[in-house]
Amino acid sequence: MAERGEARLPGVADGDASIVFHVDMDCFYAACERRREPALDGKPVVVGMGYEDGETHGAVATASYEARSHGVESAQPISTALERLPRSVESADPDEVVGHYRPVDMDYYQSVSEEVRGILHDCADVVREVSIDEAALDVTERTSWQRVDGRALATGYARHVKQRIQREVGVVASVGVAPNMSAAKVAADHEKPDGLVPIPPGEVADFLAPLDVETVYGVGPVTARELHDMGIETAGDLAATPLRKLDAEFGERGREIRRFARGDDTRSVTPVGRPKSLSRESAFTEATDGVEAKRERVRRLAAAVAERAERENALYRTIGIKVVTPPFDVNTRARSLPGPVADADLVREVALDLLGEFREAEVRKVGVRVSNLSFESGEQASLDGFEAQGTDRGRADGGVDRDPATDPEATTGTRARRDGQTEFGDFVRDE
DNA sequence: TCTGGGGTCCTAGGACCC
DNA sequence: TCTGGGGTCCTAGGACCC
Repeated sequence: MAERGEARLPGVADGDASIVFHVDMDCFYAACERRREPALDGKPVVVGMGYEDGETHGAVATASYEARSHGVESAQPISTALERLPRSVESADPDEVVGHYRPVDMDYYQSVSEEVRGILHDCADVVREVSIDEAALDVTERTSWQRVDGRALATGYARHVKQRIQREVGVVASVGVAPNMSAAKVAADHEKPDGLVPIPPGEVADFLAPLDVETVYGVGPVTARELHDMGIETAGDLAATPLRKLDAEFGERGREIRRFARGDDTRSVTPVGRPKSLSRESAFTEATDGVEAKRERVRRLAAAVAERAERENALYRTIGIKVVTPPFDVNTRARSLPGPVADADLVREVALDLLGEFREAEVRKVGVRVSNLSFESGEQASLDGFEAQGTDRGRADGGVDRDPATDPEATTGTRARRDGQTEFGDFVRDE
């Protein structure tokens, strides 16, 4: 370690700038399918769900570049994909270009991801796993911005990481190298697939300047449109926009995207912690107002969420639902409990109760979510111990056994119990 | 883009507390 | 009772990311 410190040559230009790699696996799901089925190499591969056995809805999760050249895109309805790229088995003409459609197999992709993860942790001191196919690495202590023959050592180190992933796991990654996370992310996206793009410190703003403003991390479709309306087209435009102008429109977020556009991002690479919420959602084939259809779907999702929470050893204190009504209005409702629980029946009953408000509504999609999570390493015994502290009976009565359709008092009851719990019961009367 | 599923963070208002 | 000010928790919605 001491050697590394010396190797970084304090005093050399840029020597104190951080070095962040953003590693982004190319078409990851498709790459995984190819890994276990090499015959798919070079062919159009589409990974998605919903195209099998009578299912008509669903979306493309990942399309290989060959498939993309036929107009297949991720998040596209599977029906559109099938129109543009017929499925291999359905094609009579052997010369016709056909797509190879595979169902999503998350367990397998997860296992491949873990192999990659092993390499990343091997190569970096801090790894932030952004998703199953992306990660940010802080390699400041492992390499240097110093140039040899005009090339930063960090770039060579990134190439090493890339090659290890390809050789040892058999999937291809694009890597961005930059002094901070947001710039490294942009760099990784800049030359996909199989890219390796370094942006040395001091050059970030110039690199970003000509790029479309939506390239800037944190600028989504909504903000991009507003920026365009203000005449801001590129990252350079955004970087040069007076703060006041952005402040009025976007507040603190405006300041942040402006900093990113300037290459100014002081966030440090930190590992992701425990999840903050767990949810499951599901869309109806077409919007429905069927009461039982909605309730049945919510029951299913509630069970799935509760099971997942149990698997992850998570307790939750808040249970909520999401109801999407046409055209695409997202409604959320949630109720907090006096204390953390792990109780599938309670998730179901609270979710159904919250759903009551949307009894009449036309609904295209519903979701169930638990949040306010806590993770107890303790056994069931400690849970029992908690409940023995005096809230269990009241909660069970209010939440589980009542007719869910007629229990508007549940929230009030919860609050009252919380007050009781805090021992301020007589305070209330003090006035 | 007629819109699948799983997340995070931020904001804003209301209730309640001191 | 109309009035101050600070703080927390909760719910709901919005934007963004993968």
